[in-house]
Order: sequence, then C-alpha cells, then structure tokens
Amino acid sequence: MGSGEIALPVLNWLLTAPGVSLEAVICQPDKPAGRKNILTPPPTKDPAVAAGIPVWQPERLKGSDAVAALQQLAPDVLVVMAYGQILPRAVRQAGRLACINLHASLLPRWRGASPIQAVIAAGEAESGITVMHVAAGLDTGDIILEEKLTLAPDETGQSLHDRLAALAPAALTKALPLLAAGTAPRTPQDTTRSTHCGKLDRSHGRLDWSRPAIELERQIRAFDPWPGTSLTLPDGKTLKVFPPAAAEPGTDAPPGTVLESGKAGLLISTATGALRITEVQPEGRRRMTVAEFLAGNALLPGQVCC
RNA sequence: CGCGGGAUAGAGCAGCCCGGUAGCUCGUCAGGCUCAUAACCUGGAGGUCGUUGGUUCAAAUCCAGCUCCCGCAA
Repeated sequence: MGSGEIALPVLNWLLTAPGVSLEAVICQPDKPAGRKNILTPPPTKDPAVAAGIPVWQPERLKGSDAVAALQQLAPDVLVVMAYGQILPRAVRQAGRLACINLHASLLPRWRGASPIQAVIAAGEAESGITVMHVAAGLDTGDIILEEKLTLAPDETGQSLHDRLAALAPAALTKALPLLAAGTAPRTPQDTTRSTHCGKLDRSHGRLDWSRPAIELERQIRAFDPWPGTSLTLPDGKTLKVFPPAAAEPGTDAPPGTVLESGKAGLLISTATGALRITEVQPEGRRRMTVAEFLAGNALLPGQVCC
C-alpha cells in the first residue's frame, strides 16, 4: 500500500525480489493536478499496472470493497509506505504475519506527514527508515528495525527524500525474513522522545525574518522542493528562494532589511545574523541566480522585505 | 473551460495603453587608467522584437489564431 514517489524503490523491489509475490497494490485515487487540472494517477500506479498487478484505489479505505478484498486475499504481510490514509483496524489485521509501515524518520522522532523536511529544519545529524508495526495511533507502532544515514551539510528535502527512498528496500530486505522466521524484534517507541510534524503547505514556506539566519538557511534546504521557501519584495510581489543560502554575521538593521545586493547575492538582515540568498524565482518567471535577477530588477540596500 | 504573469542581443529587464530609426543593467571583445583588481573610464560587436495571419503609408507597439515557459489554486 503506497501512493507517494518515495515508495517507488520499495514497489520496484517487491515486484522483482526473489521469494516475494506482490498480490495487489493499493494507492490513492487519481486526482486533478497541474495547471490544467488533469486527472493524474499517483506515482505508484503506473509501474504496478505495467507489471500486471491488480491496483485498488478506494476513495476512502474505511468500509470500502478494497478492505473486504484484502481480507479475502489474506496476504502474509501488508507493506505500507506513503499511502496517505489512516488504516482501519480491519486493514491492520489483514496481514497474516504483520502489517508493517516504512516511515522516513528515526522514530519516535518526527511522527507525522513531513519527517524529511522536519529533520533538516531541526538541524539534526541523522535520519533513516523505520520499519514498524502499524498501530492505531499515528506512527506509534512497535519498531522492528531502523536503517540510519547521516545528513550532508547541504542536504535538501529532495536529496534526503531520494536517499531515504533508496534506503527503504534495504530495510525491508532485512525485516521480511525476520517476520517470516518469527524472530523480528518488537520494540515499543519511547514516547518521551517523540516529536511530531504536520502536513506542510506553501504558507509554511514564508521566510520569517524574526527568526535566526541559521534556522532560515536550514528551512530553505529542508523545504526544497516542497513546499518551497519565499519572501515578499518591497513592492509586494513574491520571490521564491532556493538553496544554497548561508547564514552570516549581520548588523542591527531591522529584520528583513537588505544589507547588500550584488553579484555575491542578497544579504538580508534577520533577528540573529544575516541570510545570504543566491538563487531565486520571481512570479511568472523562471528560476535564476540573484545576479541575473538584479540585472533587471532594482533591489537596493536599505529596502525592506517582509 | 479554475485564476493569473510572461516570450525583445549571451543573461536579466524597459519600451506596448498614446503605432513612426531598438533602449537599460550585466556579460563579452578592444583600448585606457592603476602597484594591482571582480574597481573605474572610453569604444566596439551582438536582436528576422516566440510564431502565423490581419489592420495600416508605416507594427515590438493595435486585432485574431497558434506554440512554448512560469506563478497561484487544487
């Protein structure tokens, strides 16, 4: 069961791994997407269809035909990754051996919808894939095992997403034989260490100059490419901001004040330190370097962004 | 039919409303200045103004179609 792009390597592994028989794929329904609102299937659908695997796309899992079909199928193991719906009890219990979830953080850290962005924004040193039993609560199930990786200094949401996606099959490769043999560890999560992260939207990407520059730099990396980061120019227009950015010593100018604008980028004052921005995208325009942007758009030191 | 912005020199933009010789910042090339420079000065090269058609004495500019790019929303 999976809908998101991050589940693709796992799906591919399930399709090809020896000793594994993938009986069905359950994913979210096709949804309107893009500028023309074209009906678009979730990323996991096409590969499954191409491989001749039955694909079920219930609008709401709870009470749907898919649940009954799943119970009748009675798979050994239910593997869930980035599915996008809460699993009813009937589904959690449909797996003969287990119903397991692959989560893109080291639980109990970053339970919730945006663990990849959260771990970078928080400035933590490592992340990974947690293989766990699915429980009633959100990402609260007992842990089978974790595969760790160390974050790079220039890690972005995109790069970490890709690395974690690629790491997931390895975690599953270790977990499935343990489940089959009945020797899988089952470690309850240490709830006192747990943190949560909610679903992100663009409004979370606005740069808040009252925060320290070092945090804003992490936010820009974490939110690239989703939900993206932006600032508001003095004329009221939105300017998207992309990595790399850098935190530098600042002045006592009010937060949001342009301190420097030139070939080396924009230096903008924050509450603590200043933020150097080097790559941007104006509304209706393509992505460009700050030097290119400044060639046709005046933004002088002393002007204030918000 | 979701809303909206855009396509002009290698890059980023102005000019369009009020048709009449193609402009700015940067890059690039040459020369100069300087102990020196990514700084400064002088000069040069570089554009079928996305595409097709229409209106007109005359279209980057007005009108219609087409292609492509992007922001928002979902």
